[in-house]
Amino acid sequence: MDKKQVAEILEEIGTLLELKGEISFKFQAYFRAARSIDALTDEIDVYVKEGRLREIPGVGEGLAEKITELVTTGKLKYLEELKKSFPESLFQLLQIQGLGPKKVKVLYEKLKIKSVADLEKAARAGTLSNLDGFGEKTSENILKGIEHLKKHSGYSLYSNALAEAEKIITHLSKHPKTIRISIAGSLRRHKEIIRDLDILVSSKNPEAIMETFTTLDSVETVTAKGETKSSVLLKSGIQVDLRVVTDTEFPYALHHFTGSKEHNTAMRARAKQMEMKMNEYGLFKEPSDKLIPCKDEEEIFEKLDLSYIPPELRENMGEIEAGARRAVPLLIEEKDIRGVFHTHSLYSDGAATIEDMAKEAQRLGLKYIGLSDHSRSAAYAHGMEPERIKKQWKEIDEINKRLKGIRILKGSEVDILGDGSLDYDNAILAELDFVIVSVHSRFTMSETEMTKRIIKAIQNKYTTMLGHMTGRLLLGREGYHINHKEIFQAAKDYGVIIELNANPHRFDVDWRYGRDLKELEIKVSINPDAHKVDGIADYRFGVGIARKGWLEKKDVFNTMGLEQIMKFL
DNA sequence: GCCGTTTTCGGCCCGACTGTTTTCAGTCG
Repeated sequence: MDKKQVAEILEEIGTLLELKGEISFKFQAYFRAARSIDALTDEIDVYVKEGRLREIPGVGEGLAEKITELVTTGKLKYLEELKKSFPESLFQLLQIQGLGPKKVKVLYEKLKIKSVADLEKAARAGTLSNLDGFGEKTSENILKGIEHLKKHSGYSLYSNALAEAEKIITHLSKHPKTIRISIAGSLRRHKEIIRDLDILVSSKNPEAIMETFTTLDSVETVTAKGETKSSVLLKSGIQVDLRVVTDTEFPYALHHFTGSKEHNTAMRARAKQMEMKMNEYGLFKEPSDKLIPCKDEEEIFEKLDLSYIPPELRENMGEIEAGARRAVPLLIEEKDIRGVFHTHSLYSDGAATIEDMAKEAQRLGLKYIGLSDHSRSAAYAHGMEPERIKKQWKEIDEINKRLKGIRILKGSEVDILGDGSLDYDNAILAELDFVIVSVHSRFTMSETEMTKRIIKAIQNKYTTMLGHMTGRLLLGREGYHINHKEIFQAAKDYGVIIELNANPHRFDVDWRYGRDLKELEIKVSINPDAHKVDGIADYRFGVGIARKGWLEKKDVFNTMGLEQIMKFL
């Protein structure tokens, strides 16, 4: 049983306890432990074997015992008992907007409602309003919630969420009553997938802003509208929350609504320790309740005796401790990127000519672009036979002569075949400036086999970097099973770079491994995996993910200038 | 159920909005 499964089970227990009506501190302890376990980089069985479970924040005597039972036997008596009181199908009901544990409990106990289907039937029949605390409006909202649940998965890719947010920001920033405006929430923290959008505005006239916001063309329904907060569902299915505060409150509110929830909780606890109180309206001295003036987020951190913590790091994964030690890394920035690798052209499955791709890279201020069309086995992507790649080299030479200020590097995204060998022979590989090796087939191998396969490819002396390490497609498919530790060790031993694929569908390698890579001094290359001209700029998303993974300029391969890159290659 | 440079017991972050109520519980972030 891996840490993800353990975390899910703890969360399940927490939810069951919540349904049961246990005090919040008890079930929240389960949620907290679940989050810390999910955030571990080592596997959970290591902690069990070495008896180190209690080192995990939020895991005490009781949970350590339960986790040990879970990991060693694969089962947990306590959970089996709990499950007897509530059927698992109730969890679906909790997905419905406006339904929490208390209401779900009533629905189950009074009306024997066990599933979304049961609930829909009851709501339509009008039987819900007989229950205490359920009125006409509640039934209506439940039906709306079910409708929404059916239509939308609930998550969006980062890039799509950003595009929606920017449209709203553009609109609201033109509003004469807007003073300051910012994206907040998980989008500002650059999470890889986004559930809803948070936007913060400061204004002297909140009502006017709310009115404009709730009547935007892109709004499907308004789910809440108050003096300081409104929520809407966009036609695209994304939920947007808007908060409006005074301009004095803006920095505190920005910090608050950027989150994460876990980061905020830890920050408030710190404030409390320092005899201060923190909420979205300010930082206050206790017990006088006097506001501690801060003009921006930087000052808030300062007052709490912390270095500035960039939004991407605010996951309560060690950033506050780092802030206290003045050890927050100076994160990589967009301007540090000097060139990109992993781009495709018409020679394989790309949609643009080599020259157009190069010109776009140049327009973005880059100094080099590494072209890497697919190798021959990649029939799905018009992989190139050796004759065709030789033709491509000629074209690259010719364009390089003509274009000034940008250099096209000759590379390939070479398939890692089933047995770990590469899809071109050494004669071709030796001629290339760089070689990205990637898995594009036989995804369902066992972890052991897949790890062995990838390590064999890493050991090839022509391999420069490993492409999209897990092959995951966000909101699409799970990655293949690998042992990342063994792969990282091999990458270190053989001097191979690990790609951070910046395509918003991938963001692979996961940012959670950033600090492992950094510790091992493995270089990361932020690669757009561009298949068309406007895909090249995706490297910017990758920079956000790299920042989230605590990476600095020195950790990233393509922050090097052309000369250094060529020397390395 | 966890945790401790105020505590080994008694705390545990805090506020907005809705709907169903007459003063607040539930939900959400």
